[in-house]
Amino acid sequence: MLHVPTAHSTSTLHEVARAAGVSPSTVSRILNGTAKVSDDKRKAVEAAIAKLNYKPNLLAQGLKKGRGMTIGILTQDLASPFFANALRGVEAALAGTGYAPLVVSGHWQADEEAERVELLIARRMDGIIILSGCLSDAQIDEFAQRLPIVVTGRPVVAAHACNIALDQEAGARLAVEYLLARGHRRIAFIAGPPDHDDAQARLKGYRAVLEAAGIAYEPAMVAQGNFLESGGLDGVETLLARQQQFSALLCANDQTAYGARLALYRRGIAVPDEVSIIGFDDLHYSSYTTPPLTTVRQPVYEVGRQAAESVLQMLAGLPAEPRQLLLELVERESVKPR
Amino acid sequence: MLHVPTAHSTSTLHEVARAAGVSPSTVSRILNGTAKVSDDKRKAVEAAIAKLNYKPNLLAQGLKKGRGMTIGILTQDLASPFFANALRGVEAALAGTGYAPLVVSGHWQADEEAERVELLIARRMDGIIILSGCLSDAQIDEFAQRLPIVVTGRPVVAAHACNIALDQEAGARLAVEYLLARGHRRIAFIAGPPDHDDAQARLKGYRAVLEAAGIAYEPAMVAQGNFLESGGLDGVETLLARQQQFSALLCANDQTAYGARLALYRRGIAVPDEVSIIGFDDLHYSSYTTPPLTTVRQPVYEVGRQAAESVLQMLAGLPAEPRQLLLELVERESVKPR
DNA sequence: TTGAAAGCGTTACCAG
DNA sequence: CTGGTAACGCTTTCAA
Repeated sequence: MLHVPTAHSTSTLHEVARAAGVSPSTVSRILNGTAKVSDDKRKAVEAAIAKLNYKPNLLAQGLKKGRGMTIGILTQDLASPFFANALRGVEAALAGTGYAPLVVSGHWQADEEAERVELLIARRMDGIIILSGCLSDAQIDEFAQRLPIVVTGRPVVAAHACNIALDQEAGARLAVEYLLARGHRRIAFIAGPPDHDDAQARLKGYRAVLEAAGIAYEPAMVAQGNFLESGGLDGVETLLARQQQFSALLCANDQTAYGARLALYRRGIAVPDEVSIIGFDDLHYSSYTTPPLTTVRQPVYEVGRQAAESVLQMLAGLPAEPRQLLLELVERESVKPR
Repeated sequence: MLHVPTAHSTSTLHEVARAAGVSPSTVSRILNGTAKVSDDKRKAVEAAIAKLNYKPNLLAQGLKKGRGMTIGILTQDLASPFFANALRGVEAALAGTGYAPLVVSGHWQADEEAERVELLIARRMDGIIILSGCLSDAQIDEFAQRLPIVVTGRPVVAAHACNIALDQEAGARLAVEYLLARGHRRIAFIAGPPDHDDAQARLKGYRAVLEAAGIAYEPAMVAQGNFLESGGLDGVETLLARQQQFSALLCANDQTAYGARLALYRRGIAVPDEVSIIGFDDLHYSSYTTPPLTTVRQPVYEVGRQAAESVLQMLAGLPAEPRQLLLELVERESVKPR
């Protein structure tokens, strides 16, 4: 069956008014509860609305009222489970407030991100939430002068933007300390992309704890990853090729850990009996790897929720305070004391 | 540092016109390339635009032009990797067309879905893509009378809606045939939610192939799952508690397979040596499970892409033909011949 | 080539 | 309580 192009109809408030024999103003009043309207007129209008299947045009409403009750969200990857959780948090916080979330994605590219934000502004979002990304502080500050903006996952120094930050370095420290406490001394690390702030912070945390414990930092013990499974896979191979001995392996994120775990599996190296693994993020799937992955949990859902609350607050004219959320280690079964 | 509520400015086309000493019409013409404008005026306008940092108000534009260059997408779960892929497909197809995707989610609840679609309509989407969901055919047909609609992942019988379907039953057949061909005779199944069409279709396919091969269908060999990991976990326990012998296990989806695989791991049952597993969906992670999961791939990205292309086509006034995409088996390492 | 004016669908401010 | 009217920011005739 072919789809037949259909004539798609749309009724307006005017038509409703005419059908009900009242003025447009009256219809608007009934719709918004702005003023008292006599019962018979209300009935007539309601009947007309039902008959014409009338729905207010939110575009016109937004134009008139100056705000469209929409919060724009810039994510980096619609398919990333990490951002997806933040989105859910935003969605949850927005539910019931009358504000609808509008999601666009920037794919970790400053120019695309800027373009998307411009798009959101052009659509007259009431506020914007930026989930991480590569925009410079200056760019963000410039946007923030135009409308309320909340940035998450990075420490932004923009006078007008609010932000919800996560202490990545502290997270990495947690992981290494956990390993140290369990007797591991040779701890390898598969890092994230060198140009990614979070990746750098995690590497820094790893190194700091090691040195504080009197263990020399060995560059040969860190392999370059890319935050993807492929990086974990290659990372393990690199480490092995370098003949490094390690009883534990810290991965820059969970996806890296999945790849690393697979590489170890292929090599016949038992986890956690021969090497322990710790990931970073706590993606949903990490509870179901074999063995379930011990990892550093990022409260992403919470970040999304609080970001949304902050915009809402700014929208209400209240000052919103930047916050920093804590990461925590979730203990599962991929680490064994040695 | 506290966020100081900021006065957020917005300049209009009128102001640009005034600053440049021309009429609003002229500015509009320059912006849209609608007509020839003398060079000096153009320069003046461009300067004014830059100085005022003017951005056109898409709300007003949409109101005037009757279309907002936006495609609404109803997904079921922003955090589901399955839908995320479809979203990426839509995004890809829309890139560069001038249409922007607006995503909302319905959480598998008919009433919420309907509400969200109404929201999209109220915002005057040019077209809507519905990714699966629980809306009745009648509801969809009603929406489709109001604007171009494409539904994916289900066979919709609505006169005005176009749809991109997937043959779930055939997918399940593929999997069972594959197992049969490798010598498996005792094939257990962890089913999806009984009220879910796809789940039913897969169960039907499983049963059909078994019977065609002369193997009696045994209800005791199918456990009730829920499309989530927890269902896979419980499913294996149920099967084991029933003292069922099976050399292969088909799971209604990959998430179920992850749970099942973990249950087997806990029980010390080797995969694929003692039992083979096949999943359904081919989520990203399935390449990284240990062992990597053999599964039935659903071309979700492609579904998203084609859905977007279909709306675009309908928007252009062309008829869009419903399509049915094929599932395919992707062979990895979780099945072993016996 | 340019400007004036009408109008997209709403809301809000007036009178009455 | 109700209707007329202006305005939101933009595009698009229609004249000039």
